[in-house]
Amino acid sequence: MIKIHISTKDGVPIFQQIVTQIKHMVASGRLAPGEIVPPIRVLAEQLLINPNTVARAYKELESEGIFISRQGSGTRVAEKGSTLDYAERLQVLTERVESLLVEADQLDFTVEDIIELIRQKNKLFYTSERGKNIND
Amino acid sequence: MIKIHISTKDGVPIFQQIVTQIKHMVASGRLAPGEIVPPIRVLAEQLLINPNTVARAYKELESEGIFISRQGSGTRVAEKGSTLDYAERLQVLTERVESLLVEADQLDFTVEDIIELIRQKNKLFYTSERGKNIND
DNA sequence: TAAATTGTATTAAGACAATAATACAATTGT
DNA sequence: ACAATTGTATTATTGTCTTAATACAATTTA
Repeated sequence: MIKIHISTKDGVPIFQQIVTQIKHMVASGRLAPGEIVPPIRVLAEQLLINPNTVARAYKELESEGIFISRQGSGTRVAEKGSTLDYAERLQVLTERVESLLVEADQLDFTVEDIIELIRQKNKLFYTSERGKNIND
Repeated sequence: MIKIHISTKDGVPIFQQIVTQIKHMVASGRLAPGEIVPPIRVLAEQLLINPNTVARAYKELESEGIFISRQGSGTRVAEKGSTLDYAERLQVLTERVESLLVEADQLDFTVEDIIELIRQKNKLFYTSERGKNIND
């Protein structure tokens, strides 16, 4: 069962949260190419949201080449998978890093504080949590 | 000059982004109690957004007791503004870092990639701090 | 005192998100 | 063949966010 966490607190549109989290699962291999994903109505029921909202997310994912949908048959992860090239992936990461730097500065932490924290977390990440579900 | 980073990509309402980042600056002491903050119209011009949007953020912050606004006089950080202690600030930063690590992993970047990127951005960050405003 | 500054308030419009209720099309399973 | 499943599409409604354009009130400044 696909685990998607919907947050209604941060103002991010629900369909966008679904798209982003599905992308991550595909990128990390948690959703393999060819693998079938839950029907729109099923996922909607699971997430307690309207089927139209899930449909919108699936439609977006298909338009990006990540999903392949067929009426009656269902929706699967495309064989080609995520089509992000290096520059695009770097762009995403860069934006995340910029946001982190601003926020850390606002919280009065230095860059070295951040880096130390990253190394700490990374140690834990690789020694105990690698391969497990870390989306919570 | 207050540094606020507005993202128009992730769907988070602009007024909410302002509220969150101001809160962090107050929590860390980067915005001190009694300190005056930019007039609504000035911040709006700086962020290239509508004054009403800034007004909404300020209104929200005042309703939470973080700001104190007076017509004609301006808006200041409340004397007994909510301040997070070190553990709480670290907790916020830790969550951000964890999110970044997960996302970077999904995007197939290593920790060293992240750190290198941080050092790059940090260099730009401080050089632009001295000179003029380089807003992405 | 008069002008400028600053916060407050209102109304309107457009765009978007989400829900709701259907209907239809293609495929699958019996 | 038939029913169930599944994706697709449409229309309507409600609510929120943002911009826009004003107007007004309180304070500061010249």
